[in-house]
Amino acid sequence: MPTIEEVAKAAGVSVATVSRVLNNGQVSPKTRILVENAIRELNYEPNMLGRNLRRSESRMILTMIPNISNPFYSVIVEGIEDAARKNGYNILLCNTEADVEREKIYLDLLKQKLADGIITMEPAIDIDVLKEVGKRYPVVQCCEYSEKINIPYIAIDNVTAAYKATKHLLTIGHKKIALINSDEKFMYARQRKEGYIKALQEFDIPVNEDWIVNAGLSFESGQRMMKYLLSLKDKPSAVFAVSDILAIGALKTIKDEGLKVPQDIGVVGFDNIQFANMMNPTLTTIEQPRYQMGVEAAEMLIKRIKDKKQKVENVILDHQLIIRESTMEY
Amino acid sequence: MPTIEEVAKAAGVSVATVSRVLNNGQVSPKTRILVENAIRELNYEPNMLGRNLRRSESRMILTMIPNISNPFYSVIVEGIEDAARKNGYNILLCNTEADVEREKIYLDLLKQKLADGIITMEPAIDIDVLKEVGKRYPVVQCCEYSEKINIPYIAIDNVTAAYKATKHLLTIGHKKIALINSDEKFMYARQRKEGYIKALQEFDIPVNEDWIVNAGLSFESGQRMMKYLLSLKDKPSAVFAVSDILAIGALKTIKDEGLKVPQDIGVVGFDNIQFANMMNPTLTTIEQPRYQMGVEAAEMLIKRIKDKKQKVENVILDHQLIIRESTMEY
DNA sequence: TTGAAAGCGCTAACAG
DNA sequence: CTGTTAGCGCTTTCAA
Repeated sequence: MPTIEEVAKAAGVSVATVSRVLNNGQVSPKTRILVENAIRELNYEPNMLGRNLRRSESRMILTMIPNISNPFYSVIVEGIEDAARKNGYNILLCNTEADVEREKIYLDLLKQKLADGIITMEPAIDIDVLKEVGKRYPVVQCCEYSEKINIPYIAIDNVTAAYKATKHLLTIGHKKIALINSDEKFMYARQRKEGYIKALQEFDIPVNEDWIVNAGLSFESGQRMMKYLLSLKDKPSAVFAVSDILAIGALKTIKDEGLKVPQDIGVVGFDNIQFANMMNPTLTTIEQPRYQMGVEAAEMLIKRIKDKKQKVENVILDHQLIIRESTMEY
Repeated sequence: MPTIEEVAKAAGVSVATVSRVLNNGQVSPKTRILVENAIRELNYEPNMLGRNLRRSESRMILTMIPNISNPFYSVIVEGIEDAARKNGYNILLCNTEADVEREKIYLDLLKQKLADGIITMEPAIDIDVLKEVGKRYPVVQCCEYSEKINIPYIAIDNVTAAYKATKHLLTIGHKKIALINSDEKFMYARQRKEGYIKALQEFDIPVNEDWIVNAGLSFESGQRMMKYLLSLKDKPSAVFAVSDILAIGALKTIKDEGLKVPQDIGVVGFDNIQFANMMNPTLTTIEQPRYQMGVEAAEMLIKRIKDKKQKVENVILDHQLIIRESTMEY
């Protein structure tokens, strides 16, 4: 691999001039052509290791994904990657498995200068630690966020989204609606519960605590919670699950117990993952603009990397209720 | 951020000694403690930009994933990441979307020294180009591969796997078995077709070309192909699809047309993605040891990075037929 | 418009 | 066992 010096020699100029050509600096047209020819002939590509050290940047964005196998996140990552790449950044993939220790190791990459900033999706780490990291390095929260730590976020209005989902069930006649929520340590879980309650209240339906359950994030959790709900004496006639995966678990249990969706039980999910539309019946859900969220997160982070003193401005993107077979009027 | 020099000063030693401590070189216990204390007090972390330039390595593995939203790949990537991280490498995520231009940009990262090697999953690029890349840089093929280019690969025995899947259908009594294959430009597609034919021949069943269709890789392709198969005068009684996503598409069409699985039509997929077990009915499929494939690919690549003259040795991992509801005896 | 030269932070050869 | 020093490839003053 040729270095900048060899290019300079071949073109009969100094390395400074080659560098200027590389970075669109002030160079006379004639010299520029000379240098460009040399670059082409030697098939030269700048060594980023040298550039990065000199500039003291890595042009890497650390993307902390709780679980890369969760199809909810993959589309966000696509958006992040496309936006990053467009701005000359690469993505460092960090699958956290919601493990605090792993996250800590990843955060060290910032100190080691291997990443210029981070996008978090669902930090497992202590919120105060994250706050400290946010003071020293560019950080953006994507989807799940905390408002108290002065780190900008991209999200949707979870309260309204959950409100719409629940209201949809109410509108088609359901009065007994269960909520399969995830852990309420998550902001989004608290917000979605709030929206759910808001809708019930609007329809003068009392909240039945038996019908509000907290699950993990897995398919199996969804199954388990649904099994519990169906074991109740007073069974719900519909379920709103805060993720499609949970809803798909619920769907499976309902069918396994010989009941029919939507005739016996209506089901609404959340996220609109690809599989929501592959199920039988297809799943009514809330569409989150995941690709766009990724794009905005990356762009916001890059802005912050370039100008550390950027003011924190959060972004709330639109969501959408998508009605499918699992809540066809009954 | 303190540099190695500041640590040296604080510890009262030279930078070389600090470097030795950092890299487990020869240092007297006393000095080592001195240095370690200084490191701790200053909260020092080595700047990898400096180290990487000096060593002329990036400790990054470029992972070219055709489609990050395809759950088949995500588990492989988990394996790659874990194994890489264990060896001090990070993963550069590159979503190719099966786009040749994107792949080319990613390959440039090697020249730019931003990655030390590549793992390809399903290269869209011209095989000769890949061969050239393989001559100059460490490359490992994972899953889909070409044998002619002298680049090592990790894969399963696709012929035998497809043979087993088909034989299973034959064993439970099916005689009219369709094959929903993907594009035969892929080695694995040709191999799986071979296994399918081999099983039929073993049971003295003639191959019916009408029942062999080539689809894309999407759910929609699966639906479309199944629709075609059901439109035939002489319909198959079972389908072997070369991916779970295709099989899930087929499942959906079959149900939409009012038929039942497995009673009317048996379905076998391939890959054992998480969702195969969430469907209704659950999907019989071939399990590929995806995590392990990722681990082996990463380890093999790292070996090649460390010793460029490593001899090419391919790895074939075990697969397994997993029988579920979609082929319960009928 | 161009070149000379310093230096980013680190490692490793060499000398002691 | 430890220190001195060159230099990885690049960018960026500064001076011409």
